[in-house]
Amino acid sequence: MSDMPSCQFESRPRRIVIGAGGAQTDFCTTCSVRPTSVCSVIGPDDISRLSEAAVETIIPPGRGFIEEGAPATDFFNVTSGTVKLFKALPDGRRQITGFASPGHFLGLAVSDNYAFGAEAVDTVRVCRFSRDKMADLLDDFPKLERRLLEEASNELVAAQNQMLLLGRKTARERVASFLLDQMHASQLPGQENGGRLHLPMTRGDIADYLGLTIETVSRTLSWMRSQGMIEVGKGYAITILSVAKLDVLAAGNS
Amino acid sequence: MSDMPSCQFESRPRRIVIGAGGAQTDFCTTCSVRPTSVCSVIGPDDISRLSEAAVETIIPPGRGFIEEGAPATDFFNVTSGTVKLFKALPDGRRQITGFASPGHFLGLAVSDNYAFGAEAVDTVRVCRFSRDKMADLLDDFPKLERRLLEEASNELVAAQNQMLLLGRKTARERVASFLLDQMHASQLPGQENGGRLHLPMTRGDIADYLGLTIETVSRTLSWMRSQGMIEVGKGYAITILSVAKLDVLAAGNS
DNA sequence: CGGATGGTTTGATGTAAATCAATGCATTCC
DNA sequence: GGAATGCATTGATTTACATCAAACCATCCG
Repeated sequence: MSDMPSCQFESRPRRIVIGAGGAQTDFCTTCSVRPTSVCSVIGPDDISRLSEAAVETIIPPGRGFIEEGAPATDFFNVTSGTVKLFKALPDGRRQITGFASPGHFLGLAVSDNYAFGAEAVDTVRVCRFSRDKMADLLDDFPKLERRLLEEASNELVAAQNQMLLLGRKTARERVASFLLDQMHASQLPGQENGGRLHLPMTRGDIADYLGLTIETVSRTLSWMRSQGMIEVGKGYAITILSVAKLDVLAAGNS
Repeated sequence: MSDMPSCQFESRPRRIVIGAGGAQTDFCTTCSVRPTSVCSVIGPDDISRLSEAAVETIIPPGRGFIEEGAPATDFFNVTSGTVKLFKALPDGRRQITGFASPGHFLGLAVSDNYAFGAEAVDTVRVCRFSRDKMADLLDDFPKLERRLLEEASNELVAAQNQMLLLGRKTARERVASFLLDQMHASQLPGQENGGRLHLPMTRGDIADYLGLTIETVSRTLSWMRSQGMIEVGKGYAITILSVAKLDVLAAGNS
């Protein structure tokens, strides 16, 4: 990943180069981006207000920071790393409902309690807002509200895709869909990376995301390797050798 | 269901009694509710603008009115009846991602194409807006935007619950969760109905919603009946005899 | 170094739900 | 009335995936 920050308040995060030795004081703590001429939502005068409202937090891998059912006091914006969102049943069964990457907002819920838990997959940086101040923020920054609505709509589409996957796809189709999604998510616009992926999550996370077991995920990846679709490297590396074959699988020709 | 209309622009639809013989001209075509003193979003002067923007449409049972992948020209608000939203795979497998009842908005997607299909379960009335005019509407009625964000957030929570159901629950747990959800949805505030439900959808719809087959849904309902949990009546009637037993099941003690 | 630890892979077996196959039972329509 | 149609139910059989079990293989750390 590049260390160039992106502005979360723009509808499509725009990447900018930060001049070497540029003064840090003018940066928006919410999105780590210099607001002037880049971020159309906030102007220079607003920086201090947003800075007051947001607290930047670093979360180590594996640490949970939202507990399902706990009072929803805060509202988060992910600025780096990957977060897993999940729901659990009393007996321990888990469903990961999504992975949040930089730019995503967490804790939109209308309810007074979080409807899901959140845990850092790798090292994560978030900006934390008090939900009390959220209403005021929305009133003051109408474009933020538009941005949140857009984000929620996109998540809804993703959730619908995931429901189709969980309800009707076979194990092979699920894993193929997952790999393709990860590929698309990792491809920054106008940038190819030869199908090489660095998945930050464990097999267990993938299993909990796809509604499968660890063993089935592992077996399916092995099968895909045997079919020449992918290459499974050390650690969390996977290389996609044939997007076409995975496409056929993911579309439902199991 | 009562035939008292509810205002969709309020965060919690408020039921009002419409005086006998009241003039129809002052009613908001969007939500079929007299705007004055009831609907805080629109005032009397705004009625004509909204009326121009919205077209009321009646859709017969089984008729589809949103096709997955088609250009997203319109935006809908359901005013009566039940709509099923679904996604399909090329080979015909279907996943119903949700049922939309009066008050729900459809077609929020940011994309230019619908991400899902929609079909009337029973007779449905919707108000249709052109998506071109949506941006203007949002600019003019900020509270509508807040309302949409709230709706999207609620749908997101529902989607997360459904992912847990589809990914990790057993057939019995799924059916139990579904029946309880339907019960809660049908219970208007402060109104008990002795557990009697009139499900508008077929077994096939329920199966496609729960990621099961028709046979499994039918068998599971029969099993629940044998356990004294429910009573299966003629047509689409089901009576819940023991909420407690269903609760235990739905929570994951399969 | 060597044992512990945490994740991954692979194999053998079990089972919940799908599939295949009748039958039942309304409603509609000639 | 009775054939046709469209769900729903119930039974017999199959199967995809879960479960149980055992290696395997890094990395960490005393």
